[in-house]
Amino acid sequence: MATPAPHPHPTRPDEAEAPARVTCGHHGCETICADCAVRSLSVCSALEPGELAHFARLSQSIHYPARATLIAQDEPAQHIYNLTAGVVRLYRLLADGRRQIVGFALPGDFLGLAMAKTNTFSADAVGPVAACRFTREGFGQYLEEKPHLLRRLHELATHELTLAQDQMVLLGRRTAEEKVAAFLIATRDRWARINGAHLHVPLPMSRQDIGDFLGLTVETVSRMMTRLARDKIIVIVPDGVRILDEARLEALCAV
Amino acid sequence: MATPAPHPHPTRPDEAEAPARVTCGHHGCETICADCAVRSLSVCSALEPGELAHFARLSQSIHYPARATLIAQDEPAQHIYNLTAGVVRLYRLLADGRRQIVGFALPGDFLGLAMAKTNTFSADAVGPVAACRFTREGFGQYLEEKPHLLRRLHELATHELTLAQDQMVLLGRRTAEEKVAAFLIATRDRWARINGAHLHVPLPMSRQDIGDFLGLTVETVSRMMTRLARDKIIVIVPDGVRILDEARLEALCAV
DNA sequence: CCATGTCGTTGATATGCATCAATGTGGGGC
DNA sequence: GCCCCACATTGATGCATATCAACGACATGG
Repeated sequence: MATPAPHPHPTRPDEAEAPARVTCGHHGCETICADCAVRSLSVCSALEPGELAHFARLSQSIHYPARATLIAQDEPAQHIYNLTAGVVRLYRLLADGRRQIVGFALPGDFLGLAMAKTNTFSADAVGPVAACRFTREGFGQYLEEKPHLLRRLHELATHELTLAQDQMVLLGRRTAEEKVAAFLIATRDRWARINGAHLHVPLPMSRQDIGDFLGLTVETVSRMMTRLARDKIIVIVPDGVRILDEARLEALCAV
Repeated sequence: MATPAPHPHPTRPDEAEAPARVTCGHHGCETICADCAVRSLSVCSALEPGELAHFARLSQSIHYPARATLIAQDEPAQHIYNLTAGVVRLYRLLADGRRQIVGFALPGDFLGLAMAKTNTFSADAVGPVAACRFTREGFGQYLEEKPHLLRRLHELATHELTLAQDQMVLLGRRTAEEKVAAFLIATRDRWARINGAHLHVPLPMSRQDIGDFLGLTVETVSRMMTRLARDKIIVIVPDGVRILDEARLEALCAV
């Protein structure tokens, strides 16, 4: 291996971080939570309506353009995020530029579960993204007084841990075709929680991103996708795939 | 791939679970925590001496022989464990027998962080093992009244999550040699927290286990070990390795 | 004491995926 | 409307690791 770096380390976050558009400041936006589409899926579901107002006042609703950096590995963790729209890729880089994407965050997902002082991964926007942003201290202080919020956070963390174990099985013990099939099924299921069940699976991330998530090269991802399409299991459509034969796709996952 | 099953699914846990030797029941063993070698490393470090007595009364000190099953995947989670001696392998099996070890638990490690009703992995003893065992309800009830214990649990869970991400990078983006080198360094560091720093790295698990952890075959693990030994970076000793050249071994990890 | 089984190592060969290279394709800017 | 560039696809080839096979070391039990 020792690939010629396809993923150069990004510039320092203060430069790389695109100008974020803040649509709503610390005050006067509490009501926005009331019609938040992902509230029931996110941390916020642990809070009473009364608490939610106070909680919302701790956050900023903020928008990022595609490719913006939300979190930079090894930098001090200043903010934590509750994603409300768009997709974020979480990844680690090796010194020589090899990249492993450790997860894709979808609307409702929480970034910064660890509440650690230093980020253990980088995160940037796949497309335009909206989020509720908290300062780490602000959130941390609120957390002190709300054990049920901590419980919810722990619930999310252990769920992440289970997903991480799934991913270890995938990376260590599955073939390329199984990896791609499992990725499509898992992605379908994650979107289903947000948008309801559909045969159309949105894939806003690039083939390179998918490869770096599955431990494959772009070419192999592409080949496996075309193979699935040739076998009439999926159709490749703009920005995603449509599943034609759920049963066969699930069978390929080799659970 | 589609390997002929090297890891047949184990028999039902009630059969497979070896007769556990309970050295101390629910009462009269509180003082044992006082001289527990791993207390400072484990969950228990979150508890005051006064609390510890009550906490200890919830647990049994229990011993398992090699190969005993502590946790069976997809079965109801009855117990959680605080490992005090020995090594436990945590793993998932695919239907065709492929196995991925998702972690090795060392003394001081906690099994059952998720507090979930159903186990998401299996766990069995690599060699003889000792643990403090709690019922899930008992521990869960105690947890209700002790937010700082929950905080500690969350801390451990997010630490596990970071380790899981490390492992994803390893499985997805490292070569066989880098995998083995990184495994040896990581294992050395984990033992160092328990026993202090040594150049001798105990490896009680088999080559097969190491392979199933690193996403490699036994043969490849063996070959990489001999290569490291040939290059005078390590010496293979009974039940482990001795590191001769820490600098070169660390360099091979390709952080 | 030897028979037996498990584990680790080593060698020969096969293969799945990476690598290298070329071509197609769609979107954004001017 | 057209150029440009990033992205996706496809094909040819190579290599890292899996697979298949054999053997030695060691422990266990009759």
